[in-house]
Amino acid sequence: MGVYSQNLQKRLRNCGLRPTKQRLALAEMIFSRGHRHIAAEELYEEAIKANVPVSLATVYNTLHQFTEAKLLRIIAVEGSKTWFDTNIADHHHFYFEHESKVTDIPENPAGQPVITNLPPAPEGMEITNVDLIVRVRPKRRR
Amino acid sequence: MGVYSQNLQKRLRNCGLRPTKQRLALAEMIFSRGHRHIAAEELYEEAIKANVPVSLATVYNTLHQFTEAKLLRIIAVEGSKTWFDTNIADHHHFYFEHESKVTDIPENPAGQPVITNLPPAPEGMEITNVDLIVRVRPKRRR
DNA sequence: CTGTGTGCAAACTCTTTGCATAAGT
DNA sequence: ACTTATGCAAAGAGTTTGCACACAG
Repeated sequence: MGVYSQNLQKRLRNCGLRPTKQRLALAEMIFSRGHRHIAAEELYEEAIKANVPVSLATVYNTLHQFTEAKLLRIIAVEGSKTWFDTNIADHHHFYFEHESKVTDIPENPAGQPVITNLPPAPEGMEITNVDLIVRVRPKRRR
Repeated sequence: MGVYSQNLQKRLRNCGLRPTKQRLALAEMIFSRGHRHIAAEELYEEAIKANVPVSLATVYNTLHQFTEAKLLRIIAVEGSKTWFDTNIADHHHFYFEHESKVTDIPENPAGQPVITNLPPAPEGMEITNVDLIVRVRPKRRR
């Protein structure tokens, strides 16, 4: 077990999560490959291929626990699947309507989108994060 | 049948949609009461209560057809239900995570949020619209 | 008439749940 | 030991589909 896994162990413990085999393995898959967009079914299949013994239910549990712990965030798109993002900093997405696909908005000459004049959170609430979705579709008329 | 319904008829025809009983009735419920956030199941029940003979499948069809026709837009939130918004102008939403509820961001002293530096649409794509979701949750720790 | 639209029920997809078993501390 | 996590299979919610019948133009 390398240094990397030891860090993951600490990271999970700090969140009050026991570093079980499954959670460690999933954490490694999720966090050791740069930023990703992940859906449960996907991650499950990836785990199976990598011979990580885990059930789909546990994958769901884990993704939600990581989200609670702010290791992940959910991306606001309305498709049937729930997408989790390993990049928890405020950043934004393109949503391709015709294929229900999400990508980060890439750096462009003018930089990233900027949101000003954000409203205060409603009474008694705190802002978790801010999602900007730019919905796009192919140009030609149907 | 009042002037209002006649306008609806025209509106549907302009979109290439035959003004059937069901579509007219649903259109009236959707568009004659100010801006709303609507989910299929909701609208269906409302219709039943109002003695509009319509099936759930038709409600789904209709909502999607109206969305295609840009009479409605889908709100980007990740809950299990799909929410349609009768306000198709760019405007923004609070998303209450703990209850999967969506509200418009109200006018505030500083005005509405402003987004600058929007990226160009990817090659061959056009921007359908821009959704800003401010995700909030109750303040106290769990 | 002719082409669309509608209704019903079944099918589908994604996600959650309940409970017995296993693993972590 | 004691608590928490996991796995399985079943249930659940929301949505879509296929096809016969009905309605609009």
